[in-house]
Amino acid sequence: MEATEIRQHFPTFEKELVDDIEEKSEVRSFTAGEQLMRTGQYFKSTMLIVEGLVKVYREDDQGNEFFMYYLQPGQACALSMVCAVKQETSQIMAKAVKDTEVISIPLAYMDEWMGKYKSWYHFVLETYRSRFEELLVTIDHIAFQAMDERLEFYLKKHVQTLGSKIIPISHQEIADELNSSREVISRLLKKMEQLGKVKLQRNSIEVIHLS
Amino acid sequence: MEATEIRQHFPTFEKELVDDIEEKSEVRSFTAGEQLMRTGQYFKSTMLIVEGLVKVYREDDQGNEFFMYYLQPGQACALSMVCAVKQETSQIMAKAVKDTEVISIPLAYMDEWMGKYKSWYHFVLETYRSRFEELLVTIDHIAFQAMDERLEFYLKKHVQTLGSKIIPISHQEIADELNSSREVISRLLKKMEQLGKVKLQRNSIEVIHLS
DNA sequence: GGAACAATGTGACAAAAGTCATAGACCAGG
DNA sequence: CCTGGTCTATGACTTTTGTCACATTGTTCC
Repeated sequence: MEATEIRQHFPTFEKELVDDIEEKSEVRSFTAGEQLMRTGQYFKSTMLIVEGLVKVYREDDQGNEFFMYYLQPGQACALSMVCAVKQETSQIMAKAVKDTEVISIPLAYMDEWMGKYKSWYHFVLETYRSRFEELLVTIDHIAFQAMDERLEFYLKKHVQTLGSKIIPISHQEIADELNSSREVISRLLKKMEQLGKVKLQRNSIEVIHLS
Repeated sequence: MEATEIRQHFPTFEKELVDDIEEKSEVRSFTAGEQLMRTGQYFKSTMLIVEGLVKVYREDDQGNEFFMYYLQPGQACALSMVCAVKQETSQIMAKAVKDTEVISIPLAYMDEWMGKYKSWYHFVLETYRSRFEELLVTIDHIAFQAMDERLEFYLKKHVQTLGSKIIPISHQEIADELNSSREVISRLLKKMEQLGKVKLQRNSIEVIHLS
């Protein structure tokens, strides 16, 4: 990985850290749809997203999957960090939405750099903090909000993250990720269309205006 | 705080760290019912629980509160750590259930020790990890389980944490913490009583046998 | 074009949870 | 031992969500 590219996505990193990353890390690529991480897997490295987009899910024993948050360039997977240190597994699944490039950093360096580079230390803690906050927001939504509000939030988030008003997704997929059923989502979307909030096409939803 | 007491609750801490804590930290006491942390508050220190029991809630804008997890002696508040570093606030509320004693560690040392003491570094990361996992379990429950299962889990957790089969709590309080309504909780509890799972008294629930 | 399949639309119904109204049970303080 | 307040019980009803059945509409591929 070239230093300039690293610096571009991780501008807070000091020069020596960037050099260290350049030297000791490994770049890995995933094509859209591929899994970066599977339930029950052990981590030997932590991953920083350089390019692309990753969707992180929670999976329960019965195979229900539940959308938690996106990872974008400049971000890292908090769980891979946290599990790496303790050599534990986690019920997390991550999937590349677009073709994705990550920097894979061996566990040993991740530890070493915590003491060596202030910017790395802050990056790691900030990663924990922000993912923690995301989870809290997620909890708020499931706990306090009705399906229609959650659906609107879901669409909003996707528009934001994809940088496009058109979300290429089926009703069934949304239902799975919100842990609901296709019919319910279809009904709510139809209602939203009648209110002029979205425009429905086959396999995609165009967001017009959300409150 | 005496070194022996610190070592008792935090056995992994190395000697020098315990000495540092003894010297630089401050003990704070809270009586049952008192708040350790309020929504929107800034942290200037992080807190390790030495004695007692603390309940941690999530609060949303409208004042709904939602029970997340307990903190027991030997544990620390992940959020106070994470927010301390970035000097940010969080929508978290913590309340002492029993009379509680905490070690309050100024932000500056918390940072310094991360590089200095391996045991502190691991303690902090382990705190993040375990709280993160707790949140994931919480999400599983809200997302995938019906009220009756969540109620059983709630009771089970309380029995475990309180170390007593008798939980001193009203139906209304449970309803608030599970974000439901009193009638629903009363009905479910009644059903559980008929199944011989619990015994209901005024202001307390005796757990007989949970699946 | 037509078969096969995936995605969506829709009505009818069931189940779970929330709301409302009301009543009884229990408790503490005067 | 009354009284006001809190806690619990319960029936009736509404709303939301989930489920089932089936129709319709696109899409793909021969």
